[in-house]
Amino acid sequence: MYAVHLSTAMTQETNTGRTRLSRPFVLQAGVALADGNGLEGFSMRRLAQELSVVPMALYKHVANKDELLDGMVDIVFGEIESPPIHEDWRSAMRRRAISARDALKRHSWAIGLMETRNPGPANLRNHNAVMGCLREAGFSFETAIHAYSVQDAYIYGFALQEKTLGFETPDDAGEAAQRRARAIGMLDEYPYLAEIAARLPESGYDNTVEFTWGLDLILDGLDRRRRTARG
Amino acid sequence: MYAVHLSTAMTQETNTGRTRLSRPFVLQAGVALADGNGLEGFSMRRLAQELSVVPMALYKHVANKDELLDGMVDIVFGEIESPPIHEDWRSAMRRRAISARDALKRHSWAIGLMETRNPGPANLRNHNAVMGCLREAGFSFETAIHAYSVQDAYIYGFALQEKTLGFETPDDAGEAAQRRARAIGMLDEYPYLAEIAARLPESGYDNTVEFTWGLDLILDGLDRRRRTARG
DNA sequence: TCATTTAGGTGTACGGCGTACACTCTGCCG
DNA sequence: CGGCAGAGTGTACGCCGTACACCTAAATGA
Repeated sequence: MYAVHLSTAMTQETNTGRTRLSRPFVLQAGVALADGNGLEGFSMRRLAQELSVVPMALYKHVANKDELLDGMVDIVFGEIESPPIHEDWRSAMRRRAISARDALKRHSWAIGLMETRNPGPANLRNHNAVMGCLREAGFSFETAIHAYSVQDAYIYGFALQEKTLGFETPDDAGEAAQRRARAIGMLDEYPYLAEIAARLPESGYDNTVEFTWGLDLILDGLDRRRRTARG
Repeated sequence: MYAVHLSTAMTQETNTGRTRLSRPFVLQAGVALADGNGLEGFSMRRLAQELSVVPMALYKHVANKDELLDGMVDIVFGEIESPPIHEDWRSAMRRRAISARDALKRHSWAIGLMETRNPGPANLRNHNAVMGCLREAGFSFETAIHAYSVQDAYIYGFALQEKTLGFETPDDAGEAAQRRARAIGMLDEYPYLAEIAARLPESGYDNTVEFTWGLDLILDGLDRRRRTARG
């Protein structure tokens, strides 16, 4: 149903032609499998099968499933752009947020895991860069913490919604809304949801627009707070 | 390790003194078990045991585990205050957001599930009320959708962070930060994270303050957008 | 070159999970 | 009382993560 396909950069061939496993190779294959099958379609046994190896072979490279997931999550973090420390804070934050949402969209299985687990190096590097960018831009310590918190909450929360709603285009969205509406016969009982079902299709709904609308609202607010706090 | 204790309102006694199950009773017990043991400590078999019943008995009242979780999630939604439709939108939204965060804090196992699953009646009622409140306050359809989206993303995202960070008081937070810092020896490599570890304890960090800071930032922004869009 | 160490891969097994399916029992209806 | 429906039971299957003992191929060093 889903075939893992990886660059050979992190593999070694044995004399007999068999390719050997390695920790990065296993992690990368894990990401690929989760991308293809979702988190509930992901198991040690399936991953082993994908790698043409017996399940227990994986345990020579990762301690257990949780630790493997930690490593996979850090690969996702590695795909998030780190804000350059001395760039204009606002556009740096904006780019990082958009890049984070993109990464979470590519690997939506990671959403529930990203903040749950022991942070890996990519995670630390990114968060350090965010804090650094804000501090150097003149945010007070307290305000920087707040700014960091709102942004991350928004990014993860949005990705979570996006994952579950699971539609992309206006048409999808409208269709989904209408299907649900009928399914529950809610048009009398929930008039404002009925309005959504009715008007969303024609409204040109777009997840990316939606994301940036909220993001810019937050960045506006941060800018104001920063100035009034004597940046 | 954890005992379910429920009101008898939704139980019926049989002649022989055995209490009979019912769907609401099972759902309520499920919430209690998940509250006590977390989602990974929650299983059909454990729930059955908690109810002194054989696992398969549950299936007379719920279709399967997913459907049971749907029902449990809707109980959590039921604990979220619905904004009164004709109250001042801003304080109504604020109260609803705080109440949602409280509910998610009580039942943090629900966070990953809330948007993931088929919406139940409490979910629909609440979202309908939010939309209604915004529309009646003069938000345009598009702006109301945006407003709804930012708020929910923020609420769920914050709850997610809060669950995973898992500290509450300034001391906890500082301690956690410092422990992590040492664990990774990051003080040179990640100076801005090191600053957090160093200063968070003395900064009076508080999750509730943090939440309302971001919430008010968002509500400010919404107010501005609403006015410029010719309310 | 060959013996030895060691790391990578294997096979078996255990206890837990969700749940299908066929059953017994209980309480209610006539 | 006879039978019927719906609640609770028991057994069984195929997944899961992973402990443990084993084998084998590669790396090492004399």
